[in-house]
Amino acid sequence: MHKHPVFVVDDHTLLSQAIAQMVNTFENFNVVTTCKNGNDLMQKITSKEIPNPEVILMDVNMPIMNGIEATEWLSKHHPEIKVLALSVEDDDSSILRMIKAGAVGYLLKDSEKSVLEKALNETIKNGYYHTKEVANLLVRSLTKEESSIQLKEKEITFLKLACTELTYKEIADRMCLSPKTIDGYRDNLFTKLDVKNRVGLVIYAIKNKIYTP
Amino acid sequence: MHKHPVFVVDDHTLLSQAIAQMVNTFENFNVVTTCKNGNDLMQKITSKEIPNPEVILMDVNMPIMNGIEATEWLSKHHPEIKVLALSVEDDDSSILRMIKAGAVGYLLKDSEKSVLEKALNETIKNGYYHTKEVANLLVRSLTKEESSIQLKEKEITFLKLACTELTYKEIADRMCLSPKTIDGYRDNLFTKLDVKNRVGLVIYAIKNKIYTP
DNA sequence: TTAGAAATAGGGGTTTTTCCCCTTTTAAAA
DNA sequence: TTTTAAAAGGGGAAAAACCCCTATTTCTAA
Repeated sequence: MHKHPVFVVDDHTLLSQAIAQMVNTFENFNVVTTCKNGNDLMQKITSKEIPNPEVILMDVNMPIMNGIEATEWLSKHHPEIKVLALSVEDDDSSILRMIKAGAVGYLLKDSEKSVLEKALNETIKNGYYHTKEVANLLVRSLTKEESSIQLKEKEITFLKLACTELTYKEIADRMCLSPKTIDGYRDNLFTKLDVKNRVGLVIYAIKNKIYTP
Repeated sequence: MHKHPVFVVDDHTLLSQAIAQMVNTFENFNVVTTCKNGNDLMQKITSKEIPNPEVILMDVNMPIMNGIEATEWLSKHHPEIKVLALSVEDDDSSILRMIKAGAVGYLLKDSEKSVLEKALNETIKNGYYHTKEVANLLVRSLTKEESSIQLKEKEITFLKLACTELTYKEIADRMCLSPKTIDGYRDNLFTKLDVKNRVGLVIYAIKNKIYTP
């Protein structure tokens, strides 16, 4: 019987190997290879040395090229490959971003083995796998916030620098802008992000992975 | 041939199941059970319904009762059980704390399958498994800093509040102290932690897991 | 036992940074 | 051509940072 080819993408070698071994015990699936990050995956897909997978089990958080970027690339260049997100994160923004990037399902790492098998089978059969939890989340996100806050490139640069011990004056120097312009960015972000002071900016940046300590 | 009984402790069910399955393919080992956290482990050990393991593969970060607490408990009540820490964290403090708690080895989740097998075998044979990396780290921690900065209870309370949008005046209120005393704490921490301003305090607190955003 | 650290608590005051409300200029977009 | 946006800036108030100072208490070592 034909086994559906699967890739496992996770920066933690031991985990990707273990997951791969587990998937190989499933009747209908066969792990062709594991990848350490998005870049690694891109290379393996483009090199054509190994057959492309039907499904990719993709970790969200990876160094170099994360799951979201990798999924975006796949949606663009290989829309026929289904991406199943596999993550420890159950926070709304991670799930939303993966779904937006084109993932056909979202699976938490504290699921049962049987759930993984079911998710893989449903992805092959229906083209997607969605739990009630993710469905509920999507409804919530659409009704409550519409679209999450969109930051401009310079605002992100500023936000990253605001997470250091530099004074605003020094940040202005770094960004080659007048301190008064920085004043504007700051005040603008205060209202936009609904925070009161610089500590608020720092916490926001870290929560939203704009800055990683 | 006798197989050494192993427990796998990790809050991510899928990962602990996958790791367990992998360990079961090793010649000399047999996973008796998996646990979702330290509490779960404690119950299984004390209930005596299943034979105690020789080795426990222990995740560091878990809700309810983390790997460090669980290892401390084991060192106290079942020193004959060897704990191998298995973590994504490669930061110094996590490793140090696990070793101090009584772990006989530290393994990163991005190791190879063969490394895990080797670590398990060496733990049985020698009673420990230490890589050069961990050894180097321990030497560094002893020579460089002696003991990492020791914060007092009140300093920690202050530091946590400094990570919020509260002003120092409000922090003083919360701690039932004069703003001037808070001034003292702040200035003291500036020199102690070698930071220049409040952002420095926030970043320090987050890096050292005193505050979690 | 007593002098002297060391930790805790606080006072007063100066300088710098931060914050908030404004306006103007310039450039791009509709 | 009007509208929008980014960039730059003025004035002023509040907050934070940094300075030097004193008075307890507690512990410790001469």
